[in-house]
Amino acid sequence: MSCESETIDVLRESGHKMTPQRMMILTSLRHASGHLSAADIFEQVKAAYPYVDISTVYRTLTVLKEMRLISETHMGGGDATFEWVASERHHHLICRHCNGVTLLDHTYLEKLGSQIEREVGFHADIDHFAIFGLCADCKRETASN
Amino acid sequence: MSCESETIDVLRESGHKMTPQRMMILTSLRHASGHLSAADIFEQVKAAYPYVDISTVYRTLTVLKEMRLISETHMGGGDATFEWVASERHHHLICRHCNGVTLLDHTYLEKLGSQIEREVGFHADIDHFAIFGLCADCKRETASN
DNA sequence: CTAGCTGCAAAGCGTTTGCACGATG
DNA sequence: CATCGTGCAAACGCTTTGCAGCTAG
Repeated sequence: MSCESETIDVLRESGHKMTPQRMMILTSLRHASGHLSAADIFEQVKAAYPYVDISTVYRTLTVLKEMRLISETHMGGGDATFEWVASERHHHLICRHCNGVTLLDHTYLEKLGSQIEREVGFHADIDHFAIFGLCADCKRETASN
Repeated sequence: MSCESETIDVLRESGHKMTPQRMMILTSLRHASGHLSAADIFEQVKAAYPYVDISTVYRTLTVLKEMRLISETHMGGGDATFEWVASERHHHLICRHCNGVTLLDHTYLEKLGSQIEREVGFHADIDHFAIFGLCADCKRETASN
């Protein structure tokens, strides 16, 4: 219950108020296994706090994003997904055939990030990436056609 | 005018009909310097063919996407962008501060793609990537604060 | 001729915003 | 008690869809 206290302090110090709704949204993001859409968060929060509004979720997400506590990713399917940044860095391999999501270790992208920074001077936010393609299973299946 | 003939054949052979609207959309994508939104294409086509509808643009883009003649990218700002796949492969570095777009050579990503394929078995569609971060200029500016 | 494409209009979806009330610090 | 956050509802922008008529092959 108090494992968010650090985050709360960060928010308070930057002049933000702490409300039950924000607590719930924070908890939802912290304890999520991975990427959540605004609607996912909304559902989770609503379960414990039925009167929340989806706009509150979006507004809170905007604040957290500005503070870089969470990251936003567009997984192709229209709606954006959000994820706690402090969590283990990893990336998503999304199969365009079966829509399955596999995790990719951060080490793969780490090199790329530093290489781009060194050679192009651009500092890439490689918090996490969504890479589309064909997973091993679907690749096999497609090849056999 | 006939530099699209190859593409037209591809479409025809897959059972699609060729209409003036599609021609215009194709031409727009072929001759574009880079990524275009559906609205961009709509504007361009409308200039020569005032009665086109935005839904026709979307429907044509869907067809072209299915045939993998074009690729779709979500550049963060809500609307999707499309690009001719056969063009020189490259990627976009998008600055989150000044919104500037820099091109990144494909070689940077090539290695990554083959590495993922080799080690994870996932075939990444690295047609082109949108990488967010801070460009050299804005990085300098931010650092001096 | 007939499958497929078009324009139109309307709906759908995720997201944002204006406003008055309520809660926080 | 001033400020900021909230819920509600309505608007928004991009994208999709149903439909009747038209057109390419």
